[in-house]
Amino acid sequence: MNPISSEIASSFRRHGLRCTAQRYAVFQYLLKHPRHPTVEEIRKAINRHDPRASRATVYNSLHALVEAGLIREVSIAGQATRFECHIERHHHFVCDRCERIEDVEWFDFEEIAKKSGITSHSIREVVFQGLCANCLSRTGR
Amino acid sequence: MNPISSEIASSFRRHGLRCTAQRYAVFQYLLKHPRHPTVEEIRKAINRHDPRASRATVYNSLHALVEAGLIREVSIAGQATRFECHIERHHHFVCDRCERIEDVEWFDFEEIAKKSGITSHSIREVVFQGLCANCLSRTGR
DNA sequence: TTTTGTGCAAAAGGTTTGCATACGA
DNA sequence: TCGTATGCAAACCTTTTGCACAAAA
Repeated sequence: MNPISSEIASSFRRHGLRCTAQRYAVFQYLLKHPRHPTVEEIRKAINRHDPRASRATVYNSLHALVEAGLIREVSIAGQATRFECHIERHHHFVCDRCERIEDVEWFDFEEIAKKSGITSHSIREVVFQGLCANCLSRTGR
Repeated sequence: MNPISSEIASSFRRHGLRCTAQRYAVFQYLLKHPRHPTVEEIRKAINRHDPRASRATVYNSLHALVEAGLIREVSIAGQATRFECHIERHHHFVCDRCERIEDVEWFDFEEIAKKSGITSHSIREVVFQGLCANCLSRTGR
């Protein structure tokens, strides 16, 4: 395992999280792999090195990090839950075909939404579903 | 069971679907309950009367009806899959707290989306996530 | 030393699958 | 009759839970 960054360790503590090797490995993995990995992807990856982490621990770690606001959960319908360390507000796009997930720059829907029957909601995130440019060009439609 | 509507029966046939009692019951239920029921809700409801349907059959029926374009699947992250017979294009809103799902009138995002880093996607649906008016007023935030 | 996290295995949903039987056309 | 749908039970996947043990502070 890499040496523990004291920055990360103290960031953990600042958020009331003990700095365990497993938790640290999970977070490190997310820092290095910003492509919305699933829980299994994370678990397999970190278990190629020390320390190893059980499934339950990976779930625990992820939830603790989400609670602390250090990472974000990306729940996509029909897919296993994914996680990212990109915590600024943003939206997501999911391709119906290849299931690729893309980050979409934040923009405010309130005004648009109001015109369309959503009244006074506080919108946390919007998920676009459709075909990505790749799949679109590959199929014509 | 209610008498079989020959309209529905012939609509099934027009779409290449045999008109089985179970399939019919599933479809009828969706017609009468437009509030995005889950598979279990549908199954329990139709099994209060004749004909009864097994879990597998309810899934089969729903998938066949979706294939045929007679109903729509509503996949919401973190929830069991739901179905509706409202097949015109529309969006959905999901409340983070009470999990209520609301239909949102269709509107075209392409223009808005382009400005925000989505390029040339064909958008099928947009899911808004946030707090519904109810939960918003109940909590202040 | 105290508290919190970890590992394991089992359980809990939701959904799919395989196969023998029943039923619609 | 032929081909497709149904029912059942088992399998599968993701996620949660309970509990004894280990590690952080």
